[in-house]
Amino acid sequence: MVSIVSVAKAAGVSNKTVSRVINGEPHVTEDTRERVEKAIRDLGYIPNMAARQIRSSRSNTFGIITDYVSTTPYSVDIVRGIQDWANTHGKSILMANTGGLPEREAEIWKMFQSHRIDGVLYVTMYHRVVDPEAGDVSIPTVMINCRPQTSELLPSIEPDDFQGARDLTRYLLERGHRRIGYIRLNPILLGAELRLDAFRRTAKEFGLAESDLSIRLGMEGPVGAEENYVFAAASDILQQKDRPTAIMSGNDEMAIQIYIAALTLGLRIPQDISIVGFDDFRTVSLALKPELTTAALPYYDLGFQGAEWLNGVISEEKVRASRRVVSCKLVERTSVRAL
Amino acid sequence: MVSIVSVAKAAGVSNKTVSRVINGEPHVTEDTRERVEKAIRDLGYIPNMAARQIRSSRSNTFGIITDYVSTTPYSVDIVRGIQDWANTHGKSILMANTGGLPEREAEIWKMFQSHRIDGVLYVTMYHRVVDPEAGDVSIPTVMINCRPQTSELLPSIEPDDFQGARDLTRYLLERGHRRIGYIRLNPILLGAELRLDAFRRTAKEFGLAESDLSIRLGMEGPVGAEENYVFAAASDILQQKDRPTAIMSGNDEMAIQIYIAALTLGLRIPQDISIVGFDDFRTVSLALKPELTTAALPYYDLGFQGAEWLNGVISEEKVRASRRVVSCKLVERTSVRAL
DNA sequence: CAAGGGAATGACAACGTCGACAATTTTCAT
DNA sequence: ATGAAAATTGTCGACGTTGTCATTCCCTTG
Repeated sequence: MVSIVSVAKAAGVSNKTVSRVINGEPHVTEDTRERVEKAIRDLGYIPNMAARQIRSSRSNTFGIITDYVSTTPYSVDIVRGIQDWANTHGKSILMANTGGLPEREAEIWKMFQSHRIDGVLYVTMYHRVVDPEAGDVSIPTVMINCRPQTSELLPSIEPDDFQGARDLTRYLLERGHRRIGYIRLNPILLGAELRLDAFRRTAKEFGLAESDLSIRLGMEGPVGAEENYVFAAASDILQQKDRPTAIMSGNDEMAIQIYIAALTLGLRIPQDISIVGFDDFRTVSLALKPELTTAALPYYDLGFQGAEWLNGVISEEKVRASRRVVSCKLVERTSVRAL
Repeated sequence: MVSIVSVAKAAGVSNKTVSRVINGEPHVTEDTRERVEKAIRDLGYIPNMAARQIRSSRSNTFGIITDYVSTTPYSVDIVRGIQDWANTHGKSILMANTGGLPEREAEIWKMFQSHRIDGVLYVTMYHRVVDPEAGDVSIPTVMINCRPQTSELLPSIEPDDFQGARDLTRYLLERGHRRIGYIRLNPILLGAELRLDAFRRTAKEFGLAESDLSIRLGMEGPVGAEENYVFAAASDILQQKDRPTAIMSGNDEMAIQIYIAALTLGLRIPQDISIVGFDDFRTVSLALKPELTTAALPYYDLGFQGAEWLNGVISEEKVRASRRVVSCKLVERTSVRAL
């Protein structure tokens, strides 16, 4: 492999001078700079990060730990956000996946340490509470889409499920809906309670009674193998004597079944029943016809801002453990009718 | 940071001996081995990959280049497959995303080289034909879910779209369907032609005439911003006088709209119309009711086998450029009725 | 008990890079 | 022209690891 030494030889200068050129340091004549750059181009020299890292004990690499990359295609945008930040700031990304196994997680932390990672982004694919198996390890870490169990040990950045659900509920209420159905997310997910709570409170603020709300559980059980009641729950809600004029779905995916239930009963969307989702999982929200009005989870921003924050934590050295929240933007499409 | 030297000092041996213990080399007394291992544990020593790499010029790291991690949540399982293989074989994964920009791709290849990556997995999120911007670079590479434009320059591993579509078509034919609709994928995708071709041929083999097939284009245009005709196309097919008894969808996502079109017309699934998808994109295929019969893209295996193959290529040094194909398994659920 | 052989251990250099410092050349005011 | 400051370039060592080769020690065999 071509190293700084071969370049130096080719350019007829010392290797230190080559180093200076590479790192854009001052005190190099324009003439020598050009000669060195030519040699670099001719030889196809590319700096060796490993060697740099040994010298500087900085790897310029971030690690990403995810729980399940698979099973859930939702939050890939988090990773994209991280990558975009990393790319524009000359950082590399080392990536690993626990598959939900704690022993694997421990291995991954070791692997990260052996690469002398500068920092870790701990990403979960569902908004939830977790405890990184970091334990003894003290690498700067930012949690994305989740927050630590044990108090505020680590900085975390999360979507504002409450605000998103509040905005959606208001959106329905402002359009005159006064009887509203709600299909709940799997209670395991942190978003489940936040969204339901926002729905309930906002409805109450607008003067609706609990009896105006038809709330049903849509799913429960371990993630990836949950019991699914959505279709039955939606059918049930829609066959009530005083049928709601709108249904709010715990997320977009469940909205598929609500659509099917409504159509099966001969109801038209949105003429007979309005529906809103949550997440803006576009594979679904755009495939549904009419297209689904929903609140977009800010996954990309979570990733991008998370990476930026981690970078700050690394350079500042002071781990200001705190919690940030990114808002969910309401995406208006055509699944809701104004009464 | 604690290094091999500190361990040696703590254990009262030379650093070479520590190295021997770490790498499981022979010629170490059980006694000293234990002493060294104790020191390692006490000090929390973790080998420095960068230093190893400098000595050995092997990084034990694979790079993954993807085009769009985002926009398409489909093929994340490829990444999971790769990670699982890597994890069980002590390799690390450096990951980057081109976002479809050639200039970014060039940067990424440089970044990979600067980390002295052992090999690259070039992954596309859609099954398609591409040309890696590797150009001058000569890192061992395996292409996953795509194949090279210019002849057989690189090894590639792809799903067998043809076989999957053939099996699905047979499945319908064997259940007595003789008039079948087909909604075509975006022609940009490699799978589009393969699947349609398999459908046509298999139908012909079973004696169906071209007039028994209602083939419509479902989508076209650039990926991520395509025109979507699926709902209209499905409605059209379903309103023909001699309505097909089954519709085959280019993929699962488009099947959502076919369901909605059918239900909107008051047709029951599968009693009045049978539907099959393709991909087994479970967020959709399991959310649809009745659940969707489909052919599963072998994404996980593509990733796992691709990583394994790359490892072979790296150690053998001979780049046997060839093309491998992994079959798509038919997943029978309840969206098809036997006539 | 001497000689030979193998096992256990260590000393040292080198991988590629860059910081500290030294040496050399250029520039500029006097 | 002269000395001093500034700019340019170079030398050397260290980062953590392991391959090569040398050294020490113990055991076997005649």
